[in-house]
Amino acid sequence: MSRKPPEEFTRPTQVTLAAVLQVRDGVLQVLLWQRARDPFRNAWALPGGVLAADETLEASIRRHLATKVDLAEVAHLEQVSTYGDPDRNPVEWEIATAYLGLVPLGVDPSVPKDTTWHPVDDLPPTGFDHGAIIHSARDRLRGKLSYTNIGFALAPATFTLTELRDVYTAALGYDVSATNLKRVLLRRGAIVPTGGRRDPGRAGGRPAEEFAYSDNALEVTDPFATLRPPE
Amino acid sequence: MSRKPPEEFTRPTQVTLAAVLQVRDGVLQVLLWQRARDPFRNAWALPGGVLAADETLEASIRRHLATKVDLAEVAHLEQVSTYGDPDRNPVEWEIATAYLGLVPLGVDPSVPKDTTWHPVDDLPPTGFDHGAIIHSARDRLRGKLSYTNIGFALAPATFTLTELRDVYTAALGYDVSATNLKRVLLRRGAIVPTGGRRDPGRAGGRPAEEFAYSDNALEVTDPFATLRPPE
DNA sequence: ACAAAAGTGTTGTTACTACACCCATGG
DNA sequence: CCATGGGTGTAGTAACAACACTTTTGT
Repeated sequence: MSRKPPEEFTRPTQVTLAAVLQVRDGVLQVLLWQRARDPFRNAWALPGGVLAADETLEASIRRHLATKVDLAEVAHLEQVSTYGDPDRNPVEWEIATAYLGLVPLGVDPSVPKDTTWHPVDDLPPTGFDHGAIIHSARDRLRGKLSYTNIGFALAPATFTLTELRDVYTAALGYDVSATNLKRVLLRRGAIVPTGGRRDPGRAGGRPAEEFAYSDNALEVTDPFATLRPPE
Repeated sequence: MSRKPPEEFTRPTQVTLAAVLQVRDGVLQVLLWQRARDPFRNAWALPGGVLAADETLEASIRRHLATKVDLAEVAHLEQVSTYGDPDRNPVEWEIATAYLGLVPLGVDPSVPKDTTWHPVDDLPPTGFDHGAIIHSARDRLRGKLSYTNIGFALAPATFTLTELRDVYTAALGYDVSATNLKRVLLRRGAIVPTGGRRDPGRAGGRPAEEFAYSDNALEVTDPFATLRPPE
């Protein structure tokens, strides 16, 4: 059915990939599938695939993810970078545009058997340049946690501040104070109290206030940290 | 010599483009060339071209720029985004990876006759999605001026603070105070005094101190504006 | 002496961190 | 009534903007 194209028409294969990140078990993890074939047989790789002729890059990665993870669960998706080193794929000239995807805490999308979550800071052997892609996606997330409302895509729909603090701690990789996190996000208007409360556990304790992100699309909440325009 | 490939082998053309920005006449400008052929005949477009089989994306855009502008003058080059909308090129399926390039104040690279500089905030009619690409490159630059030393790529090798202030003002599009700019950049260690002075003009005035950027590669000088790690 | 250009001193503000203290609940 | 977990109050600090003031030159 398919023949090899003559050499004079050689062009790179264009693929889209996604580093889908989620906080699980208190750790930031990435969704990977284990390759069954060479190259990189048995190594782990990012989900994605070849771009179709009539789709945008974002539509492509959404389509490929839909075959692995329930699309509705990806709360945020953004392009990170494009990798085009001619040696990045040893068997074929391939250009990959990588996306960062985020899944909220607590949802557990059904994934195929060869696909599982792995801690971003303790990856198994990865194929191609996917290890570097994962780390740059993680870095993009970490940066945006500081100056945008991107937490909405990692947190559940409603949450207590302790829960949100744990999400930030896992994603950033260092301790965050719930007290100060609350004040920062409230001042910026990124989160709002829902009015609800959460019952304490059986050990007792004051019931926690319930919060939600005020917006479920990416917004820059802390613009112009410095050199800001005169008013 | 060249035949059309059979439909079953159709793949997008991969091109690289660059929005090369420079402060000229006190205004941030971008290097564009005027198309002589359809599509978008007579419209202005970003320099760039098709990716070759054995080169990286960055090597590709450097090669294409070298045919238009003296390569050594590009003080900084970074990938911004990849554009893959199937309709972005009306005659061919084409994917473009866009770079931001910066040229220091004062150099005047020799460019072909069909290529000239245009104010970023007052563009002529542009082809494809190049207008959007230019604006996102400009926004990337504006953001990084606040939290990195990226000014090194817009400023001349040595400069007075008034000169640097003018560069920042042109790039950011709003007034910047030389007094405070100096303190911000000195505190961060981004600039250092060279020890030299500049003679005042014929109108008199105190001679200006001469400064230089301490590093000519991109560095994040103001990390973790907020939510910073505990020490 | 005076205008021009550059640099310094000083004050006020904002946004944050750290930490002590207070509140509400279950047992 | 006390342990537990959540929330508030408050002081200290760093980074910055605004602006008055001083310094150094040419005419």
